[in-house]
Parts: sequence; C-alpha cells; structure tokens
Amino acid sequence: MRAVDALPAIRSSRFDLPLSYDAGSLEPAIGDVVRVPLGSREVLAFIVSPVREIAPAGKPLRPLLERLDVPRAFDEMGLHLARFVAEHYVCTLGEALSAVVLADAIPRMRDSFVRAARPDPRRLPSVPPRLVRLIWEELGDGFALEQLLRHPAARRIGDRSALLAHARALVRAGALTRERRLIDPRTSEYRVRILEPGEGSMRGKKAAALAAFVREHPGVPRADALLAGFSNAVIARALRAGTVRERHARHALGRRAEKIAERPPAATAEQSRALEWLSRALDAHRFDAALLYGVTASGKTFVYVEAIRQVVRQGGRAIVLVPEISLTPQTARRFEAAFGERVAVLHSALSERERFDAWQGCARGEIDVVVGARSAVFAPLSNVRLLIVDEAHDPSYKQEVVPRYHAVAVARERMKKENGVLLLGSATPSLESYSAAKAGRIGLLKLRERASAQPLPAVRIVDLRAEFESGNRGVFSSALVQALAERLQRGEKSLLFVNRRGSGGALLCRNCGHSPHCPRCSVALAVHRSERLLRCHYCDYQTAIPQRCPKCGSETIRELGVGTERVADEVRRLFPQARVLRMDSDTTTRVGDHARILSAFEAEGDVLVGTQMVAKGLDYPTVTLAAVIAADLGLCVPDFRAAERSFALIAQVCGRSGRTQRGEAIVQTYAPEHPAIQFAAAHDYDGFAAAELQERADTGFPPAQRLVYVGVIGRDRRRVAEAAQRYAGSLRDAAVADVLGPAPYPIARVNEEWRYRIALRGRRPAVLRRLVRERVVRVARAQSATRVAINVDP
DNA sequence: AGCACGCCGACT
DNA sequence: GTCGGCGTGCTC
Repeated sequence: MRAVDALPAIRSSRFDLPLSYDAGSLEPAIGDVVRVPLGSREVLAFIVSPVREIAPAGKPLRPLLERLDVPRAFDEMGLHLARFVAEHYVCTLGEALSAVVLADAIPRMRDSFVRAARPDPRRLPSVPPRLVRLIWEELGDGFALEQLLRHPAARRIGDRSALLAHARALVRAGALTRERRLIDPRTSEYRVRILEPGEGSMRGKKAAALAAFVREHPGVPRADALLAGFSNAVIARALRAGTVRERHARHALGRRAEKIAERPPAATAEQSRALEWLSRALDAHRFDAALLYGVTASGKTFVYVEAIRQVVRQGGRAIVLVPEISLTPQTARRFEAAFGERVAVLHSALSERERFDAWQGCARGEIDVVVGARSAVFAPLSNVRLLIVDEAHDPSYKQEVVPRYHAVAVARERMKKENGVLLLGSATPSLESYSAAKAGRIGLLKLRERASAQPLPAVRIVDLRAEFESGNRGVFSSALVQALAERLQRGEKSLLFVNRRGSGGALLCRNCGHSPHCPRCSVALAVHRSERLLRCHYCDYQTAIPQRCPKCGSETIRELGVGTERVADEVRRLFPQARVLRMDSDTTTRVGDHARILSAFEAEGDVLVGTQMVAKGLDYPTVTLAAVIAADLGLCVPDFRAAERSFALIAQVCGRSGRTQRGEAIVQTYAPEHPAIQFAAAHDYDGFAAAELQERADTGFPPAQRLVYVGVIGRDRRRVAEAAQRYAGSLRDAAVADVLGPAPYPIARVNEEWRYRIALRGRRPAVLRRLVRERVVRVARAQSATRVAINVDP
C-alpha cells in the first residue's frame, strides 16, 4: 500500500499532527494541496512526506480524496525550514508553514448553509426566533457562515460562537443543511498591470511627472509607480488622457530591459578583501558565515552586488534580506541594475497576485536573485549559494506574531542545509553576531572607511538638564537652533529624529497628577494635536482631547514630552521660511507615501522630521545635520536590549549626515553620561560592544545565556496571575533553568487582556525548549481561561 | 425520559 | 479547528 503524510491545513496551536493517508493512485508531492477526510469532516491538507510503500497493518488508512490542481504550496526547502521554525520557536508545524506559504494562493474550504424547512420556533426553543426570521427572510440560499456573522442584525443576536452554535442546532434539527465549498485562490498568473508611454498629452505637473517616469522605465508595474509616489488618482488621470497606457503582462519580470549601464566603481582595498573572503567561501561549497561590519556609507551594497555576480556567474542563486523600511526604490534599483530581469523585488506594495507571480517565477527557475523583507528568506528558489542579510541587527527581522521566528536564524539554517554562505551586513551588529565574529565562529569582514572617503560626522552631545536650568523649556537646545539656522542659510538639509509619533506623549494634570489612560490597555494615551485626538498606540482606541482634567476639573492638563508632530510645528514656528516635512506611521499610511515624502524632501525640503523610518537607508548627499531630539527615551524602556537599540539608532541617525560632504550631528539627552550615548557619539562600536557584552555576561542575558519568554494571557486578571504562578512553579520544579517571574508585562494589559510573563534563562536552548514544551505547551491545551505565548530568543 | 450545555480527547 | 461522546442538570 502506498502511504503519504498530510498535515490538515487547520490553523491551530492545538493541532500538530501529520496524518498518514492512502495515496491510492494519486502521485502527491511535497507541498501539494489535497482534500482529506478528518473525523466526520473533509478538510484541505498539505503533503509533508514522500509517498512510501508500507505493508497493510491492522487498521486501514483513509484515502486521499483529491489532489487539487494548484501550484504546490511549498517545496522541500520550505518544509525543512518550517520544521526548523516549529522546533526552534516552539510552535506547531501548521503555524510555521503559515510563514512559508502564501495564504492567498491556497484554495479554502468554506462552510455554507442551504435552507431546508423553516422550523417551528416552538420546537427549537434555544434558537432565537429573530435569527430564524433573519435567515429565512433576508439571506439567500447557500449563504456562508461569514455572511451571517457580518450581518448587523445577526451581530445583535450573539457573538461568533453563539451564532455558530445556533446554526449547528438548526442543522441538527434538519432546518439547514451544511455544505463545504472550495473557494478558488485569489491569485492567477499572467495578470500584472504594467504602464507604457502613450501618445496623448495633457497639462498637470503630477501627470507630466508620471509620463516622464514611464518613458524612463517603460513597462514599469503599476505597483512600482505607486511605490514611487504616484497616486492612483494621478495614474487614472494619465490613463484617461492617454499619456500612459496600461496593459496586462505575463508577469512583472520582463520589464527591466533598461540596462542602467552603471559602471561599477572600483572596489576599495577593504571591499576587495571582503570579496576575496566571500569568493573563497563560495568556492569551498560548504556552510560558512561572516559578519560584514561596515560603517554607514562604507559601500556594503557594492560588496553584496559583486558577490552575487560571482554566484550567478557560477550558476547559483542568491537571496538578499533587507529591513522593510529600506525597501525603497533606491536600494532595489542597485540590484535591478545589476541583474535585470532575473531579480524579483518583493516589497509591501505588491498585490497578492504580483507576489504570487514573483513566487512562481522563483519556483520555475526564472529568478536568480530575490530581494525582500523578512519572509523572503522562505522564497522557493533552488540552489541558493549566498544569503545576505542587510542591516542584520534590525529588530524587524524578528517576527512578533506566531510563528515568532528570526529571519537571521532561518537564513543560517537554510545556508547550512544548502552548503551556502551567510553574510550579515551591519554598521552596528547585534551583540550575538558580533560576539560570534569576535570568537572566530563566523568570519569578520571590516569596512572602516566611508566609500566617499568622507569622515563620519562630528557628534555633539547636548545636556538637556543644563539647557533646562538655563531657562530653555523648549524642544530644541540653543545649539540645535543655531545649527538649524546655519543649514537653512546655506541651503543644506537637516534631519530630526524623534522616537515618538503624534504631537506629544501623555496628558498630565499639573494639579492632581491624573493622566488619561486607554480603557483597554495599561498605557497612557498619546496626544495627536492635528486630529484633536488622544490615541492608544497599542489598540488605536481614540477619544477627544479633554479641555479640563476629567478627574479634578482643573484646566492645567498639559502634554508631557514631544512627538514628531510637535517637533515639526516647532521648527515651523522658529523658521517660518523653512520647508518642513514629517515622516512617521501617521503620514505614511498609504502605499507610496514613503517615497512621496522622500522625493519631496530631496527636491525642495529643508528639514525632515521623523521616527525610526528616517534613521535607516536614507542617502541624500546634502544632509549635513542630523539630530536626535531626545536620545534617552529609548533607554528608559524595560528591555534588556534598550542600550543596544539606542546605540544602533543614534549611530544610524548620525550616519545620515555628511555622506558626501562634511556634516555634523547633535544628540540631545538628559543622560549624557550613558555609555550608549557616549560610545555612539564617539563612533566607537567596539567600545560599546565590549562594555555591553560584559554587562550581559554579568546579568546572564543574551548572548551570554539564552532566553525564552512564556507569556500567560487572558481577560481575568486573577486567573491569569494564578496560571502564571502555576507554570512558574512547575518550571522551577524541573530545576534545569533559571526561572524569573512571573511579572506583569511592561504593558500589562492590551485590548482588555492581562499579560504576565515568565522568563526562562539557560545556556542550552534545547533544554529550555523541551522544558517549555513539556511543562507549558502540553498543559496549556486544557486551559481555556488563559492562553500562552511562547517567545524563543526574544 | 428527553434534551441543552460544557468539558475532553481524537482526528490517519 | 471541529466533532462527537459523555456526564450534569433542567424541564415536560
């Protein structure tokens, strides 16, 4: 008999069991989507094993019902990486696969209901007559459960589980019959919209710019035009006027015939050394890894491109991971220019269809180089010889929802499996990769010089305490005001980094000390002056800004701290003639906003005010001043990586300044003596890393030891606290790891749920994982009032 | 006795 | 995630 293992495609943290089925005459391959019986139901499942011949044993296997005619959901490497993620991050294989497969490319099974006989309400006392009336008078036959759940009248009758229970009762009574229908995936090939130059002419600045853009890049996908900052309205207008035409293309890959004949600059001595190391490692055809430690603007991308050239020349392939935020056309361009149509750039502006096409292009062998954010590490490319992680220290490589994987760890596993080379690039490496390089466990390639030979900017630390004492209550120190004035006078650009969006922080009543908090989360609400709202940055609860203190009625309720909005206003007040732009998650809600703001800044801006997103990847020659408005804010967060993150951020912000002409940086702080600030100002990563590694060794935090967080979450605070105590007690009884806590999370309540956390610490991650599996995950299945959230290597 | 509800464990 | 089995407790 021919048996094969299939994993039911059920997203559950409680179901983690590949089941064996009789393959019959089907020829299922790994990653195929099949229909299988499961108990009394039929569900979709993924094939997770090759077919094997077995002797018919006691009880017969149930059969595979059908192999669906869709492209396979993953390949052998995808399955291998999913298994790695499930094992390493303590989640189910199904959860891990959800990171590997494109959900929209998989058909779905949908429940729908067909009406049989309208029931007599007296015979079904448990079902509200209102619901029966709704179903028989308003919904059509074959209505989906989701349709019922979305109906406003139904929502008033009960919540999801109540409505589902009622529907089940009606099925049992014979009033409804239930059908399972297959919903086709939302993707299909050959359907990418691309833009080409047209004959028509029209007035309008934006439309003319679009026409020029399309002439420059004929065949550019519509998504790229959006990403480049042209809005749908502009595109629609240009199409109507005929200045551009749109057509459907097979996929977005054939377009880069444009050879940006960019002659590669000659390599610096340091770049050559790095490339030689990589060349040797690639030729060795076994796993190797290195840290490419290069200061800001030292030409890391050049090394990536040249190393990939070698790989491609030898018939291999490469993946480049970049933090989502740096996925600007600027970065992607370098790779497109070098590798043309053999590059797939996976960015957030792609539609599901385009993403699917790019994925299929990989699977069909049409792609040699993939550039993308975190999830691109799972791209179905074969023969990947080189995997590059740019800005490898960036926190966005850790996925914060299940599966909570770190792309660098997955990249490493992938290269081990494929005997390839892993290259981690950073100006401020994570302490994990830095200590690995220092200890000789991975290679260390250094780029100490900026490619332009410009020195790093001089950094001035401004003590805000002294500023306050001398009577300056404003956002800007006098040094910063003066530096800004000089830049404006000389027509140079400035960058102001603020680590908080909105106009400010919390409201605080100077009379009674009251501060309005979110009713669902335990955080203060942030002031958003321009929208005249208080907003929760965790659940987005919104309410009006009170004029008087809601508690004592005093009018002395004021903002505490500053955000991007307030800083931008302040610049405009001080320098009315300055052209000020703001960039944060409030001003970049739509696709293309990011690029629109950046190009406006490049073209005619004087001052750019922003959060994290201005710190990374920006490369504008005329920025000669970069400033951190309040450097200590990041140091106050209760996270063992607070200093590391602050150092990286300050170094990055400073690195934006003076890339091609001499620049300076200003760091405002209430804690000028803090090592993270001192070392960052001195451009001394090695000094910082040595001090911080010593600190981690003393306190037992990573990389000295490994960490697993066990979160216990639920609506009832007492039950959550009790469950957390039980888990902690049981973990301590095992006596194989340090158990810290439980303690409330730094934000103890989010969306009406309480959260307690236990930290497990030990030297051997496998021991920690086994402990969590045996004493938490297994037990958690039986608990319904609380759930657990496991975070390995947080 | 008949039936709704909640809690478990099984699902190949 | 979903189903069915089983025990409990309520109503006719």
